[in-house]
Amino acid sequence: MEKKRNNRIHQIDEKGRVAIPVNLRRQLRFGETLVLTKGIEKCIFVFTQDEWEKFLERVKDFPLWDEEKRRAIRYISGEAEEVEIDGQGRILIPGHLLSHANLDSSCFFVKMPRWFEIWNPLTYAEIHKPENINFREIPL
Amino acid sequence: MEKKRNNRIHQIDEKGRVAIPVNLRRQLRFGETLVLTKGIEKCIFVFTQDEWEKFLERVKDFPLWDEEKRRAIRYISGEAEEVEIDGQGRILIPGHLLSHANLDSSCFFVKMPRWFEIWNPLTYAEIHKPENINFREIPL
DNA sequence: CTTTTTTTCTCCACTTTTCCCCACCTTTTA
DNA sequence: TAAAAGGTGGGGAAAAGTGGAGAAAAAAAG
Repeated sequence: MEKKRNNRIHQIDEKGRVAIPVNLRRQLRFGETLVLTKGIEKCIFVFTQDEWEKFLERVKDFPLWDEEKRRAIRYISGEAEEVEIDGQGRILIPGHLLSHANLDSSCFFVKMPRWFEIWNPLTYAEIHKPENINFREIPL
Repeated sequence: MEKKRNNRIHQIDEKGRVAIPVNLRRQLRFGETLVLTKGIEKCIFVFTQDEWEKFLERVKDFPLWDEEKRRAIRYISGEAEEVEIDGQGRILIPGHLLSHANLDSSCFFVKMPRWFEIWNPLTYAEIHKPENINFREIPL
């Protein structure tokens, strides 16, 4: 029986709340607001307010009459939600993002350069088997 | 077990009223008038009065002898309606906009840079599947 | 014009969701 | 091994969302 010392997998309770792992939480300022948005794959992107605003700044002047760009902007930012971290270090994940990421009772936290991600643990494992990854051009 | 905690999907009642989600409503000033207009896709664009006037300002000097531009302006602004937010945070959606966006009993709210949008949830989901979106130029 | 009918507006009541606690168990740290 | 910190669950008050009744206003009919 697998010991459950895995600080990246956390439980999502009935109310949709999940505790952010301490090691990620330590990278946040106290009381910081986070922005949750639809990930490009079946996951949730979690930005700090600062990073999110940098992104918005970058797309500020995109021409929204262009259908492709408009839809892409809408995909990324249209369903974004600001959430506060509660007294127990938890966030409340909105229902529409839970269902996008196919999340139910537990989730997996992943660190990325400018944000972190919340995945269904099974979906994540499936996609990120080493034999499924192409490392060409990764400048190690 | 799918719970229906989805704060972006709201019910449209018999009278055509719908509550604006709090997180969007918080971005509005109290008692603010909104401008609803025909969206470029099958949706309704919702501007604050201010943003709407900025838009009108930008198209003020468009050459209306140009048929393409004349029709585009007419499309966007010709059927616009001002609506007030009622005591319960709801707006009344005019019938011609309901039918343009193919709305019946429920709708989905989407945030865009200078306005927000009201969609039929099914229409929205259909168009915004990740495989239908071109993310190439999104500077994440 | 007045009366009747329809539509719109305003308010009230009920249900669901969110927010803010506290309690408790587990894991890490000293 | 004890103390502190992290993670999980739940109760209850407050806020958000929803439906409907009745008043007011507008439109239609006589």
